Amino acid sequence: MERIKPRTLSGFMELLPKQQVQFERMLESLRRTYALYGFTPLDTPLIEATEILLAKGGGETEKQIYRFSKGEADLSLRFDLTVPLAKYVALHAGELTFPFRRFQIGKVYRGERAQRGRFREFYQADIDIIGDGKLDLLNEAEIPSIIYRAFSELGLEKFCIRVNNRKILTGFYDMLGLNARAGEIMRTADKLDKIGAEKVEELLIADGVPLASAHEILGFIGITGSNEEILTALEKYRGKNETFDCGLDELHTVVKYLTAFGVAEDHFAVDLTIARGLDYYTGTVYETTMTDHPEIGSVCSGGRYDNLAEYYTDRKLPGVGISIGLTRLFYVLGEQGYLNDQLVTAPADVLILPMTDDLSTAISFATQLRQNGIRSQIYAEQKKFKAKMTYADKLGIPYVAFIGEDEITGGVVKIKSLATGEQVSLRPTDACTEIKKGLPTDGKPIREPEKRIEG
RNA sequence: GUGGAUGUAGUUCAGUUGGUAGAGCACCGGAUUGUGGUUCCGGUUGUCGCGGGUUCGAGUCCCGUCAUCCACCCCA
Repeated sequence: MERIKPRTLSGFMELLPKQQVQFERMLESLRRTYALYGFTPLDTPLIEATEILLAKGGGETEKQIYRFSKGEADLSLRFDLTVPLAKYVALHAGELTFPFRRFQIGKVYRGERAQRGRFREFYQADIDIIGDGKLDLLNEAEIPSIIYRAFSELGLEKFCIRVNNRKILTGFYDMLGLNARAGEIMRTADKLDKIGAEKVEELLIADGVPLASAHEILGFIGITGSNEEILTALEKYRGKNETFDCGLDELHTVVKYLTAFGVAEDHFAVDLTIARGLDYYTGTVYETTMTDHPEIGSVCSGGRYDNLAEYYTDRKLPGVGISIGLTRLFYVLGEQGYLNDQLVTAPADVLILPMTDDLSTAISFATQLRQNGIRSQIYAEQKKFKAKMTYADKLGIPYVAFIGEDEITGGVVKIKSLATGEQVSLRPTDACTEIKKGLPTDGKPIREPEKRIEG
């Protein structure tokens, strides 16, 4: 028979059991954190009608979306979780209670070239708060504080949530009379860290920005320092543009509230260069990077939008949200060696090895263990003893229970701890108690504790 | 979409100016049929990505093709 060579498509992540367990732990941690802030879970279809997903039309989305037809239907895989949310909210606006706080964790698809830290299928973990007509500025500070909490709960320390305000940028470019080209200029300005000030200036001038304006722009994006220092420096532009002034006030407030929410000063930074990929945002914008791996790019970004569902409804639904690129984050953590196999718990706590043909006693014991919340499995395969022990050893199962003729006759089970090699004969009930005592408690961090950096 | 690299065992890779394939790890068996990790002994891994060309002879050189990786674009 001609065999087909098994393969996994480029840009699609497929994990082995140990890593998958770590990934699942991340998902659980995020769900817990999100729920803690009053967000309700949401799931939407992976496939939507193309007209829904491309409502906004044009650009990168159209080039990268996975699109196909089934009969007459023109269908596409979702590109992000925000557009499906917009559709959902527009469709169910009458039945939802606002402000609507939802979280959603799911896979999204982008048909672009895969590379380091960039996938074609990846998980996003989104939270959004949608208001009906209005939405208070407080939410713009709360969202990044949730990210701070979520990352901290994951055991991460070396990250920075960078904050900016779109109104400051548009206001500023308006002052220079460059608002028509603001998007393009912002993308160039965003490369400051990567290519340096001189290159940015060259690019701006090559794009036809007047020399004087280019200088102004470099002076503006070159504003650095502590959050207070940046805010103070921005004050000198006040009074020239209404939008700018509004954005500056908002940024002041967001920074103030972020501190009140308990976000450590060194984990968020006002950064006037961030703007890319955020074209539908209208106010506060966020972008989170891993301090040790800035080249991988953003692992979490989002911001404030004034009208989420404008393509689907007349109802004005402002919102603020953020999306964690979970797959990328997991990839970065793996590269940094933060995912320690030692911390992965085995799929079971006890492996039961029946030594007799009749498995009844083993089955009863397994049931008893499970009723006591002890994860167990029976290994009944006709294999050599060595192979059975090796199985437990490879999976990291901490206890093996032997049930042979002697044990059945004596009404006991023989429990062996693989870590110490000790073994004792106990009555099944006592065995449950002893095993429970020896098991580690839940809630281990994803990261090795000793690798934590003092914050 | 643009540019640059790389495809050899399950995996990571070696393979000399061209002479019909090798190592570590993994896997399987044994030392050890009711006791794993360590050790020792033995064993199997293959369309050398695919197609064509040059040559007496190609894993090696040439052309094409596909795939993967890296960078750009863009993005989580």
